[in-house]
Amino acid sequence: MDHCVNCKFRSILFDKLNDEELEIVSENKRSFVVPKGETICVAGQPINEFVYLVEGMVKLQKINKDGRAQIVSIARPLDFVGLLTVFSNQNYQYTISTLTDSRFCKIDISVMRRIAASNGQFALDILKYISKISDEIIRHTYAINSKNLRGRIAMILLDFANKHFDSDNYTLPLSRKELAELIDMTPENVIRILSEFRRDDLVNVKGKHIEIQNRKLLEKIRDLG
Amino acid sequence: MDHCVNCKFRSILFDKLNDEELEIVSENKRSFVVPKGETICVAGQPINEFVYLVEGMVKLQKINKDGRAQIVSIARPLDFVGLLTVFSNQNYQYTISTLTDSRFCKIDISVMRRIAASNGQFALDILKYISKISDEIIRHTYAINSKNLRGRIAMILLDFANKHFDSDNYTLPLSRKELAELIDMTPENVIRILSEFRRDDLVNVKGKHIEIQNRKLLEKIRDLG
DNA sequence: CGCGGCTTTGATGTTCATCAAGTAAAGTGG
DNA sequence: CCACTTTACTTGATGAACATCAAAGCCGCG
Repeated sequence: MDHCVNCKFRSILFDKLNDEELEIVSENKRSFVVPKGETICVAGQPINEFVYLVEGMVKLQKINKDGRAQIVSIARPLDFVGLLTVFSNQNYQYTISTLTDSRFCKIDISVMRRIAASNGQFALDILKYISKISDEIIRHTYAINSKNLRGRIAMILLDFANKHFDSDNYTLPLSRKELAELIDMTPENVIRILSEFRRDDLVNVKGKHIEIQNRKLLEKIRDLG
Repeated sequence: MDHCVNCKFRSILFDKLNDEELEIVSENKRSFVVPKGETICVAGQPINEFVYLVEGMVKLQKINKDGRAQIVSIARPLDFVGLLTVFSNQNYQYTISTLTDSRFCKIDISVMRRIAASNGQFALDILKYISKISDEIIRHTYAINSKNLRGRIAMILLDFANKHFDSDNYTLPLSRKELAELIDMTPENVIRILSEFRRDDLVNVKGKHIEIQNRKLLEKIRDLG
C-alpha cells in the first residue's frame, strides 16, 4: 500500500525509474508524519536525506543576522521541499517548518545520487524541477519587491486562493507576523491593509478566515501596485 | 586549437564526458564574439541553444510591466549564463546583454539534452551548477533587500572588488543607472551615496573608476546596513 | 557648435517602519 | 471553570528613509 509503485507522486519525479530502481527507492524511503508548527530541518544542518512533502503545507525560511525571519517559499505536495539545495550544498540553506499537519517521505540522499548518476533521464527530470522551483522563487521575490504594500497583500491573498486552496474562501495557515515575513513588510501594516480591504468590501476578513468579495478590484490592486 | 578537448572550461562542466561525447560537443559547438552593449537573447524568446560565456561580462535582466529594468545577475565566465532556465522553460526568462566585449560558445540544446540523458554523471554536474547559481541569485536578492541604501552600495562595491576584479582598484562596467537596477534603488541615490563615500574618503570615485580606500569601514557599512 | 544622454546636487513629498498603547484570544495552573 | 499570563492582533501618532521632481553641469558625437 505504501509501496512507491502505487504512489500518486511517482509520475511526477520518479517516472523514469525502471522497476529495479523504483524498488531501491521503495526499500530506502521512510514515510513520517509531523504535526503543525514543527521544524523539519534547520538551515546550516548537513543534508543526509532527500525529503519531500506528501501531504500538508510547509514554509521555507531564512533567519537574518539581526534575527528577523524571512519566508522564502510556501511549499505544497509536489513542490519537493528540500530539492533546491540538495544537490549543490552539503547543508540546508533554509529552515523548513510545517504550517499544517503534514506527511513526508525521506530517502537517503546517496541513494538518490546513485540512481541519478546511472539514469540520466531521471537526473534530467530532477534538473527540470530544480529549475522550475528556482525560477518561481526568484519570480516571486521580484514580484513582491516591485509592488507597494497594498499590491503585496492583494497578490498574496489571490495567490492563496489560486494556487493553494483553489477557492476564494479559505483559512490562512499563517499568522499576521508570518504573512509579513512572506511579503517583506511589518505585521502592523499587514493588519492595517487587511482592515482597509475589509472596510472597502474587497475581502471579508475574520481572523484567519478569508473570503474574497471583489476579485476584479483585488486583481487590479495587485497588478497596478 | 579551438577544440573542446583543450578548452580550459572543460574541467568545470564537461569533465564527465567521454571522448566520444566530447567529440559530439566539439563538432556542434560554435564560438562567437559579441561587442560591448549588445543583447544576446531576449526574455520570452525560445531557447534553441545552450550558451555560455567564455570571456567578458554580461548582465541578466528582466523588464517590469512598467518598463523598468531590474538586473538579476552579473555573470562572468564559468557562470554558464543561460543555464538557469534552459532546462525548465522553453523560453528565456531573462534578457542577456554584454557589459564588455565578450566571447561565447553555443551548442544546440538538443545535443546537451541527449548527452545528459545518457550520461547521468554529466547531468548531475549540471544539476549541481544550476542549484549553485540559483542559490546565489536568491541569496543576493535577499541580501540586497535586507540592507539600507548605504549598505547596498558598500556591498556592491566590495562584491566587484572581491568577485569580479580581485582588486580594490577597478573600472565599473556599469552605468549609474545600471548600478541602480542591480541593487534596486534610483540612479540619484546611487550617485548621492557614492559622493558621500568619496567625501568621507571611503572610496575614490572618478566616473566609472573605483578605488576602495577604507575597506574595513566599507565592510562595516555593508554588514551593519 | 548644439543636441541628447549621462551625471550630479538640492528641494519636496510619500510611503512605510517604528513606537506606543490598548484589546482580543489563547494557553496555563489552580 | 475561572483568574492569570502570555501571545497575537489592532489602531493611532510620529519620524525616517527613500523616491520623485526639478535644474544645472558635463561629455561625447554628429
